[in-house]
Amino acid sequence: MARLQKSIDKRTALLKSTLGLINEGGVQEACMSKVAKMANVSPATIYLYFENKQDLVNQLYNETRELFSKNAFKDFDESMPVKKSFKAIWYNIAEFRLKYNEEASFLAQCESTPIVEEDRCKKDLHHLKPLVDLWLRGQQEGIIKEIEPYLLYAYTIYPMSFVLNKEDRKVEPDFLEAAFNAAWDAIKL
Amino acid sequence: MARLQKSIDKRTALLKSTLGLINEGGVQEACMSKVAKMANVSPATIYLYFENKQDLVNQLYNETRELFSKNAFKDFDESMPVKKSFKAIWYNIAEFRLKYNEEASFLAQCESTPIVEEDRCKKDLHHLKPLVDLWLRGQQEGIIKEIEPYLLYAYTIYPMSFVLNKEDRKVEPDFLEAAFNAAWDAIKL
Amino acid sequence: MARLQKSIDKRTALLKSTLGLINEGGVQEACMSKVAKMANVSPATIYLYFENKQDLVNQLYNETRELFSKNAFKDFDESMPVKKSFKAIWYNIAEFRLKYNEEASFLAQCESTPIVEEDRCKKDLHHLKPLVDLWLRGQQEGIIKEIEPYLLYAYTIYPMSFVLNKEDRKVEPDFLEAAFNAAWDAIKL
Amino acid sequence: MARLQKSIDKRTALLKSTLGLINEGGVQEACMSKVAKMANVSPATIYLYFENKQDLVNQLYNETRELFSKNAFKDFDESMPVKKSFKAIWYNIAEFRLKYNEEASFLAQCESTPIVEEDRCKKDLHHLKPLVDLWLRGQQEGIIKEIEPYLLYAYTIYPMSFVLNKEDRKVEPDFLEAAFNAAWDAIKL
DNA sequence: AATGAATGAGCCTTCATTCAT
DNA sequence: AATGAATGAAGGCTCATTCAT
Repeated sequence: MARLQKSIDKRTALLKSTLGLINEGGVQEACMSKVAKMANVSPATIYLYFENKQDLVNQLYNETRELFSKNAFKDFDESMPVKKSFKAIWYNIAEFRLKYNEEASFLAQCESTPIVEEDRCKKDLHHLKPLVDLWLRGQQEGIIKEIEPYLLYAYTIYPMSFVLNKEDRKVEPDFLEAAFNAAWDAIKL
Repeated sequence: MARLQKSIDKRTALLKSTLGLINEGGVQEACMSKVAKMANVSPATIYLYFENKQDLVNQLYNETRELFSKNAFKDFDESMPVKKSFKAIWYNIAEFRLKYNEEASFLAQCESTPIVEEDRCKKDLHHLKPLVDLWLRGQQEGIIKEIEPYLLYAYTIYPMSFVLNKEDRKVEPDFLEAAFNAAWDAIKL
Repeated sequence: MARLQKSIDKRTALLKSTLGLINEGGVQEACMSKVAKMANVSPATIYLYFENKQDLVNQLYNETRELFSKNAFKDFDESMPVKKSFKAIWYNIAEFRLKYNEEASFLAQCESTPIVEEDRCKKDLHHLKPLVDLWLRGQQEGIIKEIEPYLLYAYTIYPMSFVLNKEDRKVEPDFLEAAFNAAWDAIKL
Repeated sequence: MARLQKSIDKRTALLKSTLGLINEGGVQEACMSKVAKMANVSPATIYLYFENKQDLVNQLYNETRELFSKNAFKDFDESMPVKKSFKAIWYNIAEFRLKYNEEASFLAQCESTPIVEEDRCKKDLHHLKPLVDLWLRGQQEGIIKEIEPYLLYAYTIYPMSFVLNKEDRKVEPDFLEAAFNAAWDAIKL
């Protein structure tokens, strides 16, 4: 039990170190020895948990994206009205960006940089399925513009990675509300 | 004259090579020897034109951003009405993203990755001064929402780097129009 | 009893794994973890039976050579005539090379490679004492050339490691006979 | 000119270092840093002349074998009688083994160890073509036993790698003659 | 101005070995 | 007796940079 826990902790520490280092200086700065040292572990130990560097980064990416999705659709309720539901998701994601600052900017970096080996296309919005479905419903109800999800995403969710990524910014409720309104106005009919 | 031209050509070839390699595989993939080989030049020659790798990347970034600005404000006319002027700029940028595909995705990569040493903050919109001024005028005229330029940018220009970055996508006029409308709706009063 | 047997089995399995791996790819390919995995054992377990890698290889060498000797002088009878006795030994060794293919090519590898720490000189023929004595008798009887055992070995036994080492070769009785005749002709008076 | 010579020298020094180290302790002992240091060169320099370690070893093997062949068939004259010609070749090879002690024992090591990537089978005697042809002629003339070249080689040339490989042995003409006689007796009709 | 050769530092990874259980 | 986890040291290799020409 204690044994297993210790292993899990080490794995987590390694992922965390990688996350931090990549955020600071890109993949090239996250060398195995630094990752190891930061996690208080020998370089060789990394290879007990990950096949190689690419695998380490890939797993970090996958788990981070899962964390993202989990947060995005927290308390998701299909029966709610479209706008309300959308607003909830939007705020969830905003909250994620603020709460998991490091994870969020790592994801942003992955989206525009070839650091992750992507099996499925990065931009197919697969990880946002419920949101895409919601938009579809909104379009059927005549509330949301008849444009492809791709665009809807680009004008509602994507801007957040820019707006909220700043470390120094203190985000006020007003600011968030303004941002949400812009998003909603961009896609509402 | 021919001498000088040859030098300029070499410098340009080096920048172009770097651009291509970084786009393909990130900074780490753009090693000096590859850059040199791709530009039909000896590795040592790079150091006649650039201080070191970082300088090479920095100059590439600066010049690419200048190219961006130049294109964004092509035929810019302060006397035009706000919306028309904004639309012109927006389409200019879209055109840039499509015409200079490589340059554009490089810029996108720079925006979310620490590959460029940034003296001035990346996100101060300094390179978009005329657009910011235009927005200000729009706000004074009561046409545009009273939110900070930062947000205006996030919901009008920034999404393009997502929407138009896809290599495979064939962009139809309809699509562009829909995208512009979303942008405008997001910020108009 | 069962306890002890299990231990012996493990030790044997480890030696066998080492043998196989070294034959396939040389000493460098026989790393402790592979040896362990192949023997269905933890790497740490190896060190219960052997001091270190060198010791493992040494013991493998010694035991293999003992196996060789045991086979070479199977049914050895001092009272038989020289040529008959020599022929018997020669065929014993040939049989060993064919039956214990792996062991034989491992021994061959040891003979020309510094993988074993040799206390006694590899080439002193110490493990072939009875054969050397037989040759001596043959020389006293005027049947065998008056040249040193070293040479006698080189032209009778040593060639077998070349001739019979081929995995794919199907050895016919004719072939064996021809080989033996060559050996005998080389040293007979 | 001096430039080119210096390059060739370095390459040669690297091959020589590799040869020495492999002879002393097998391939595993010939690590790139040792090879480099022994050749008074930086580890990175090796990669200017060789693709990787395997390539280094392969090239060493190929060139050494060429050296062997060149020496073996020095002053080769097809018109000479079979036995005389064979004797000349045999002595050439013996001379090679004595003169190029290191090269010879390296070749011996290669013959029984998987350190070289072999496209053609190691044992097809391709590098001894003239000798094989000579044997054929000898068989047609009824001088040499009707056995395959493989066996002829095993009982005439192969034993030398055992007999003459010893560093400490001082080889007397008598010894050489005895060895040659054994070889000839083994295969003559 | 231009270069090919050269390199030291450093990176990813492996391995023989040990230790806590 | 047995092990899986852990590791320091080392190995092969790459890269940004320099130097002699």
